[in-house]
Amino acid sequence: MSIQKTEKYDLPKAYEFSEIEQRWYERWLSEKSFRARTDDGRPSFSIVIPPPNVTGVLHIGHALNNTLQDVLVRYHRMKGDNTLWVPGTDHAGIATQNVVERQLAGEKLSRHDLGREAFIERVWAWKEEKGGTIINQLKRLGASCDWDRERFTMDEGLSRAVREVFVRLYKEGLIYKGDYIVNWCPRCHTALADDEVEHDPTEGKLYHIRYPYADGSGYVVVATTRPETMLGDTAVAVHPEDERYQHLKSVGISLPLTGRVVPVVFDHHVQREFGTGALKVTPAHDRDDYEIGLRHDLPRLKVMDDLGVMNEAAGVYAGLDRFACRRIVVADLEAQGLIDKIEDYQHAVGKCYRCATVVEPTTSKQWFVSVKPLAAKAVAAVEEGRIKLYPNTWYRTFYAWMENIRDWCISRQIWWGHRIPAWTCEECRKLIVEVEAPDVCPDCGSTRLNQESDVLDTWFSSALWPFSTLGWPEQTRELAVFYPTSVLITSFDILFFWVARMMMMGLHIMNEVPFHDVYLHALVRDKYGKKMSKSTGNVIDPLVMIEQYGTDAFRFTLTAFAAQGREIRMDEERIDGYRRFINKLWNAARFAQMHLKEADPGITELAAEPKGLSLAHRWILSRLSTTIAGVREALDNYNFNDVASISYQFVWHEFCDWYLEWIKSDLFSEELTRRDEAKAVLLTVMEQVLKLMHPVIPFVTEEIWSQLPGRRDSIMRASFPETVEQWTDTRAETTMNLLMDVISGLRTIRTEAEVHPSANIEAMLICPDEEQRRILEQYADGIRSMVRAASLRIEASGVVPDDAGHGLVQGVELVVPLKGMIDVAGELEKLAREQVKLQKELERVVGKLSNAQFINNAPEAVVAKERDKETEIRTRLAKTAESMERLSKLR
RNA sequence: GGGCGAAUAGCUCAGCUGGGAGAGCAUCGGCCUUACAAGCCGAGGGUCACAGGUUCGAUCCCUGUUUCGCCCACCA
Repeated sequence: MSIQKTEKYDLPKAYEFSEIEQRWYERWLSEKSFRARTDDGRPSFSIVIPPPNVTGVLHIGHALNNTLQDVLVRYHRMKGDNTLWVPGTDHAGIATQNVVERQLAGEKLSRHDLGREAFIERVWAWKEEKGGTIINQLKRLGASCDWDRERFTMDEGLSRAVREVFVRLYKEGLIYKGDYIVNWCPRCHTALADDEVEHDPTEGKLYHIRYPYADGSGYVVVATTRPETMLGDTAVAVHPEDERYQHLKSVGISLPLTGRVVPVVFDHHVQREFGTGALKVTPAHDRDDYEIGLRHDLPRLKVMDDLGVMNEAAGVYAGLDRFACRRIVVADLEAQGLIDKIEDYQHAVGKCYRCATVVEPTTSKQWFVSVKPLAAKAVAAVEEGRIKLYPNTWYRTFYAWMENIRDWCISRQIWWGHRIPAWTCEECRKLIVEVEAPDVCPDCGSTRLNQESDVLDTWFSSALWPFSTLGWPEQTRELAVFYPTSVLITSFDILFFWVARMMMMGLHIMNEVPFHDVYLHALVRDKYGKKMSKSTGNVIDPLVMIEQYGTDAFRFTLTAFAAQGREIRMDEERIDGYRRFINKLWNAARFAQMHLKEADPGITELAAEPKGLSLAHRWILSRLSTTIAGVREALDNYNFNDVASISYQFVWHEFCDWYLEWIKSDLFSEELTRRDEAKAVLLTVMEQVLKLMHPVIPFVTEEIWSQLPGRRDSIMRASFPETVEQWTDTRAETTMNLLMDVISGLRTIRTEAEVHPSANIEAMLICPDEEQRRILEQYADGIRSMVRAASLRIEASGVVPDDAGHGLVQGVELVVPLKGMIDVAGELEKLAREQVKLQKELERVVGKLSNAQFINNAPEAVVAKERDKETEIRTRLAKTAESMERLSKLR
């Protein structure tokens, strides 16, 4: 490869992405190209970003999520819609608090050393300093968010929205404070929602303990995995129809270690088959026991405090950590001979999704949202099609989940977050719930008011995101233009955490859906289908990929992988493959640029009405039109992978492989009109392709676009391609298909006979069909140059010489005389295989055609197709036999 | 236990409402042919998991089985 060649062109030989990406992104920013438009009369298109945690760093899931959003946003912006993409971050209560607490721990401090206010200041300081990481990383990805509208869930405006909603729901009776059993994380000091608890299968023990009857007449064996909770037992439960225990009706149980006497209750919840069929009941420390306790009016005895340490109610065990207590309780029971047996036991243990500490179910006062009435509105909106889910496999899951929904515990015992806007009057105990802090108690006038110390679940503010980011509760122009948003793009794992709650809040507060469509994309896994995790070491870091392969290649890969499935197996090799594609496009542009440099951009008008143009031009324009239609349809239906594959196929295998090769002779021609026509169509196709692909690969398309002839504004402001009716030309496509088949067929003959690629051949085409013959004659020069043929004879009939390479496409016989170059044995073998295949196929077709049922029931067109097939197979069989006969003579 | 999803070429995956199996990568052969060797031209490779059923016709619809994955609930 020579350096001299390169000098002829203005573009470097290989696409160098890093400088180009940086340069263009800065320019887009400085030109405010991402700014939302609110022109009257245009359709609007809006997306709110799923706000990443402010503590977050860009992982591959974000990369996928935001690439898909950017693809849609850029598409709609080019279509001329009023397009808005709102960026922002989530304050991520526990996660952020943990980060800062870790920082403090490094200074040997806890948050309690600082106190609440100082700690929160410290978190804000951290946010100002480090919180922007993921935003900058999104910029590397090319995200075209309207950055001037960046929001944070703890911003003043959004916090106001949170309080407004809280107060409204409270006053409507949809928020209440209640005693409830919650999942308590003793490390994070907070209650966790059910879906914040992860259940890992864990090896544990199942302890079978003897509970003596109060009258000393015997004992019943109960089984538990958490023996320390027995200190809080307030009953033993058995199934009402369990014959084994009918006699217990009048017997009390003397609880070991404490000597308390507890009753036996009869409850259908108890599984007779499990263990002994007797269940110890600890209403204060077990979800199911809590329910049993309610049904039988049992006392709730809390034996642990918020740190997981046994409290005074645990008597002599007070002050022990729950796990230490477990060991000692077991030892004590053993000493008294009350352990029946201890088994190894695998069970699911609930763990905190943030810190993996074993969760302790416990009772406490918490705030709740009554979600049933809200859920009903969401379900109705989905049922009525006001919100559509893509892929549609999610409907069932959605409905099932919404039916079983339980009240939402929204209070969290941490400091970082929206503090609950409720105050208790120290004098008269009145609970005051207001948007702004009250000065005095409205009932007694006392100024001794204490605000709730709990903050709200982070998802509470996220649920308001689609309207809080647009300025609610103010009635802003943004709300008027952009709410409801067009589509929400997110990962399916937060369908219920977040998506469903946005539906509820949007419908209830705004009286309108928050978005029309929900596109749920897959989870990205490694190439073996494993979850990516730091500990497994299989993480693919988007920023590393961007540096290695370029943002465009990376984005194209994510788009290509985004089929409507549930998982994506990311393989780095694919990224490299698409990097080559970007390079291919780049080189096609170099080639175009070499010819178009001096061209007047106005020449594209020649392509507007292609009737008079030569075949290849009409063909590529027709294919382009189909491609545009395909890409638009795919984009409109969120079939992102189709967007990628349709454009890939067109650019590489039609535009580059065939069109560019075919028009070289035109571009180098002495005839001015031939040259101009070629330039006109070449430029047209280049422009359309760049615009078509810009949403997916913004950088390379902008760079090439800027190099094309003429003074050019950013491609971002160019209009998205539309199909052009005049371009559709099925005749040109059929004709071109014939030529391509003939050319490929002749090339195959060359290759199989091992003719050197630079050697010329003589070729003959036997073509009985007059129309086809006319076409072949017309384009004989093109065929000759594409297959390196010194001569090309086209005949209506003829005899195939014995020592000729032979092929058959679309009824045309391809003949290449090859003296002594044919691998006779090899060819014969191949033909024999072919023959077997054809015969099998023929049998099938004939069988079908002789079936009266088929003839009568199948559509006309299908039957006709089968008939054609039969004729074709018979011809091919005959030609195969002829070829075999010919070759046999050469042996 | 309940629900959902997947099973198609060596690998990663497409295949819309049933009518002759596709792509990319990998493999094999040949080429520095004037945009691209990060390339070009060719080739091989699949009982569409298995068993039934519906149908003139099933990769596609139905039933069951197997394997894998996920979600929900957790029998203490």
